[in-house]
Amino acid sequence: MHFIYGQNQTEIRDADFDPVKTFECGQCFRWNADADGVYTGVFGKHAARVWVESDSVFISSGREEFETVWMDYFDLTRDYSKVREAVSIDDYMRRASEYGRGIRLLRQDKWEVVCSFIISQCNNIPRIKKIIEKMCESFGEAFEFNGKTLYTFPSADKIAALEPEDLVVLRCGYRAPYIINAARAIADGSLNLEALSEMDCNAALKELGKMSGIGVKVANCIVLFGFQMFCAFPVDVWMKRALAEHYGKDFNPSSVFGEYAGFAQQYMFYYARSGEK
DNA sequence: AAACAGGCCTAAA
DNA sequence: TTTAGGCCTGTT
Repeated sequence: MHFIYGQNQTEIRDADFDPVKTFECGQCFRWNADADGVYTGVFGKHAARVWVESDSVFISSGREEFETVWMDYFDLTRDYSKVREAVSIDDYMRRASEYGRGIRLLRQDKWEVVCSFIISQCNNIPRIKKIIEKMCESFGEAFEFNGKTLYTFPSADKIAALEPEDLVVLRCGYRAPYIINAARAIADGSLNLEALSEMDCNAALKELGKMSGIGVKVANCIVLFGFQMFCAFPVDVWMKRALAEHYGKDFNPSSVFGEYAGFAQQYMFYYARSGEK
């Protein structure tokens, strides 16, 4: 992989980065494609467009922002061919990881991940995205990007000052108090995401599990997508089906995949959802 | 119309 | 420790 810097864009050659798979594999909710397949997304106070052109991935960002923000966000320093090799423990995982070639696990904002996956419970992707966008429009900060108005993800402090009734506009139902509760814990310091992300995986999972509205599955998503803890292995209904079919009931991901369990989960999940066997 | 969707909580065995 | 039912809402 190497980078070619322009004034307002960066070209990534030999990227091992497929934007469609990366944005549609279920890890994130705020990247949306326009009619030409160009994705626009927001991370913190930054926004970018991402597209593919003649075998290269392009990001609408000059060198400085690319090197300080997007390089890290897109996990571009990791060698994913080694990851795929490590998780290819058998024929099934070889197919799954090949199918998911180009997926990169994003280094997302921790609070946004907490909030997003609380919302995700017993919910479908279109609705999750709708709720999150409404939340950003209602409580985030507006800014202009490429002729469009975009919104930042609202801070925990901002949400902490609200009451559950204030979230009625989001149509997120019973998840509203979970969101407020998590925001307040972060705002008052009783839940320190930075500190959690420095702990070992099991300790972080345990702490997150104390929060109301965060169970085993959501906690695993948070440490994987928010903290880059790859021992995590979120198991939802799709994963249950895939595991039952290929590995049986008492399956221990960390003993099988070790420090690559989180990547293995993502390949398996994406493959299972595709309907391939 | 009734069930279901990328779970979690609580009550009850 | 495991299991059933309810939960907001939107979609089929």
